[in-house]
Amino acid sequence: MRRDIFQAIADPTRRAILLLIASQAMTPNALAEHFDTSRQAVSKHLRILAECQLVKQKQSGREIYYQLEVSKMKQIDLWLEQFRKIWENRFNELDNVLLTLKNKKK
Amino acid sequence: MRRDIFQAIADPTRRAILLLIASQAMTPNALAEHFDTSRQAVSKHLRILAECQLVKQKQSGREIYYQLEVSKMKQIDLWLEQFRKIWENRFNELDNVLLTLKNKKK
DNA sequence: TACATTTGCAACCGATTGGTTTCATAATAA
DNA sequence: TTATTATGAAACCAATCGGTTGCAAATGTA
Repeated sequence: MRRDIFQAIADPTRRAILLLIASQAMTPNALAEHFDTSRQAVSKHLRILAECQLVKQKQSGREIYYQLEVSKMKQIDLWLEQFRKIWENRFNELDNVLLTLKNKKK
Repeated sequence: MRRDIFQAIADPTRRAILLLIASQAMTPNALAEHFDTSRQAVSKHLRILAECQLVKQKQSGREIYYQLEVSKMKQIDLWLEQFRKIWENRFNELDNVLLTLKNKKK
């Protein structure tokens, strides 16, 4: 299976599921009502999301509530952070160039 | 084809490419040296990244330099922003509950 | 107990994915 | 000119994806 968060959020249905359960936990049945696909298809998506720990399950009788795992979502943010750092450095280098030019003027 | 950024960053090779060209533009040949796959495979990845405008090309003679399109990367950040807002609201609601409890004490 | 509900799993299927090899084109070098 | 280099496109292939249907297990209700 070998799934990771980036593969998990690649599918639009899974992104929609994450958004739905972000504000409150939901059951697979309740989630399936929001999509054109079958309940089983939604169940499969939930399995993938659970595999990479983007969601956690809470059993309540025969119902299972799926909830967003916020900490895992932040892992995507962490990946983006790499790029932010590079952009900042790029701007810093630009600053240095500008400073050098400024000093040469004197 | 119908590709979007989330599908684009789902592949680990493509994420590595983005990271490599984040600091400086690179040619397909130079990029391919960093991977175990063929140059053509890297070329295919670049095509996908270009299709969803995550990279832009700069021709220089017979070489083509691929460069990261920063603005497009921020679109991923924008998607994450939705979740940040929901989390903030959740905390605000918790604040309200705590405030209500506090006021009831008086 | 008998029945309905909620859920996950397995088997299957067509479409897509990421890789390969081969070929064509354009720019540079000899 | 001729050869070399850099690149993209096309054809093909095994593996994976996202969907379906059917079934089994567990819980709740009559």
